[in-house]
Amino acid sequence: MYAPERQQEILRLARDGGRVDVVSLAEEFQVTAETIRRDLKALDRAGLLRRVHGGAIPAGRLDFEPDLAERETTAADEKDRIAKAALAELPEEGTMILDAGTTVARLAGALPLEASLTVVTHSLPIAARLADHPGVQLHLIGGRVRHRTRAAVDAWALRAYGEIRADVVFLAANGFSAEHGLTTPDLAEAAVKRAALAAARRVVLLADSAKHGQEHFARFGGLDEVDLLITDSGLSPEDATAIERGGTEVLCV
Amino acid sequence: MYAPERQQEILRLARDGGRVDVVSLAEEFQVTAETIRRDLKALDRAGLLRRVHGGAIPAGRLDFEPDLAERETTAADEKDRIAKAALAELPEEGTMILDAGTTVARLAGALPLEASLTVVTHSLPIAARLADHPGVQLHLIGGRVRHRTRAAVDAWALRAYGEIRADVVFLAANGFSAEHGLTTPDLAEAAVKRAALAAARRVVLLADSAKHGQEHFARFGGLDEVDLLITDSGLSPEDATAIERGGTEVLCV
DNA sequence: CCCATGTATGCCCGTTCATGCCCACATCGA
DNA sequence: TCGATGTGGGCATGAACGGGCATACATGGG
Repeated sequence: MYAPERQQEILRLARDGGRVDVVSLAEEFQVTAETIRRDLKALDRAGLLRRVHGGAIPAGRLDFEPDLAERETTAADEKDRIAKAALAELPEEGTMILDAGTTVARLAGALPLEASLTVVTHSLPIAARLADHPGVQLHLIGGRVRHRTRAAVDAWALRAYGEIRADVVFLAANGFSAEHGLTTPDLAEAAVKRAALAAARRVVLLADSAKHGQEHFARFGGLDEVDLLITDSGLSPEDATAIERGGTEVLCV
Repeated sequence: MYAPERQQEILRLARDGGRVDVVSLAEEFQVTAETIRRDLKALDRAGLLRRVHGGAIPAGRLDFEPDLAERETTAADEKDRIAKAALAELPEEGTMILDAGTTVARLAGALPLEASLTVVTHSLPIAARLADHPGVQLHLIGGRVRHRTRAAVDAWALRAYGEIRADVVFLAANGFSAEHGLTTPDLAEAAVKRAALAAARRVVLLADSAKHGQEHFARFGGLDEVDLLITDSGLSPEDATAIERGGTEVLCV
C-alpha cells in the first residue's frame, strides 16, 4: 500500500469515525507509529485533519480553534503581559485596527467592558470575540479567508484598509529585527498587514521576544515604521537599545 | 477522549446550559478536577468561556445571549430538518452565498466534510464555522457588524455583494408571506439581504413555518423572487399552494 | 547494466505532553 | 470571621512525539 493511499484511507476513517488514533492506525495498516505520525502530519499540513496528542480529528469538526488554543500555550504568560501592557495604548473613544495574531487576540479579549471604541479587524477570531462587546463598534474587513490564520486577505481587504484612517494599529509579526524588519510567512497576509500599517497614525507592534531575529518569507515593513514595540523581558537590553536608536520606543514587560 | 474533544464538549455544554461547573464536568468525563480546570483555562484563554469560581460561563453571554440561546432552541428540530433538506440544493463545485440566520448556520454546520465549494457570507458565526472546513473556499463580506445578529452590514457589504455572482443564495427571513414578501426588523440588514439576493442566480429561502404570515419593519424582497422555499410541515397545504401559484417551489420537510 | 539520487519506512532516544496527586493559598458563604 | 470549597503551582509518570540515522527499494541517467 502506497503512502497516499494510506493517507486517503486514514482521512476516510477519520471522517467516518470522527477521530483516529495513532496506535490503532499503526496496527490497522501494519506500519509503525512513526509512519502514521508522518501521515497525520502531512494531512494536518494539507488542512484536512487536526492533529491532537495521540491522534487526529477531521478538520471542520471543531468549532473552536485548537491550533489557536494550542499556540496559546507557547509563551502564554508573555503574551498576556504584552496584551495587558497594550491596554495602556488604547485611544480614548478613538478608532483602532487589530491585526490577526494570538497576542492581539489576547488584547481583544482583555478590552475593558466599559471601553468605548471603534475597532477594525480582518481577523475572524478577533471579530468573534468583539462582536458582543457592548462598547465596541466593530467593523469587519472582508476578503478571502485563509484557513490557517482565519484572517481575510486579498483585494477586498486591501481596498477596505485603503479607505480608512485609524488612530492606532496593533500589529503582529512572526519575525522582527532591526535589519530585516517585520516578516510573516505568507505573501497575501503580508500585503494586508502593510495596508493596515499604512492606515493608522500610530503603529504598535506586539511581539514576544522569541520573534526577535526571526525572518520569514514575506516582509511587510521596517521596524522604523513602528512607533512602539511591546515585548517581554526576553529581549536583551542591547537589542532593545539598538531598536530604540532606530526611533522605535521599546517597552519590555 | 482527547483534550480538544473534551474541550469542545465542555463548550457545547456551557452554551447549552448557560453554565458549567468543575466537579460535574470532572464526574461527567471521568477525569480529575485539575484536568477540567486546565480545560477551562484553555477555553478561557481562547476567549470562548469566562472562568468563574467553581466553573465557567460562555463568553459574552451577559447582554445579548438569552435572545440567541432562546432562538437556537426554538423550533430546533424543524430548523435541523430544513437545513438537512437544503443540503440537496447545494451546487456541485459551485459558489453559494449564506445569509445570516440560525437555520442557515445549521446548514453551514451540516456541510459534508468532503464537499468542495466556494462560500460567501457576511455572517460572523457562519464564517467561524466554515473557516476550518477543508473543502470550503471562504470569502468574508466585510462591513459594520451588528451586535444582535453578528452580521456585517452597510456600504462595504453592499458593494462586495454587488461585485459577485453566485450560483445560489440560501436566505433567511424573520417573516414571509405571499402578500408582504420577505421582511426582517432591521433596515441595514434588509439592504444586505437584498444585495445578496440580487447576487445569486437561484434563491432558496430557509424559514420554519412559524415565520409565515409574520411581518417585520424592513422588506427586502417578494416571495416571487424566491425560487425555492424550504419550510416545515407546519405550513398549511393551502398556504403552500398559494405560494406555489406565485411561481415559488415549496418543500415542506 | 550500474551507480547516484531520492523516497518511504523503521529504529533509537532525548524531549514534550496530558494527567494525576499533593499542598499552600485564595475565595465564598454563613 | 471561620470553615468549606475551589485554585494554582510543583512534581511525577507514562505515553506520545520528533529529529537523526540506517535500510531498503524505486528511479533515472549514462
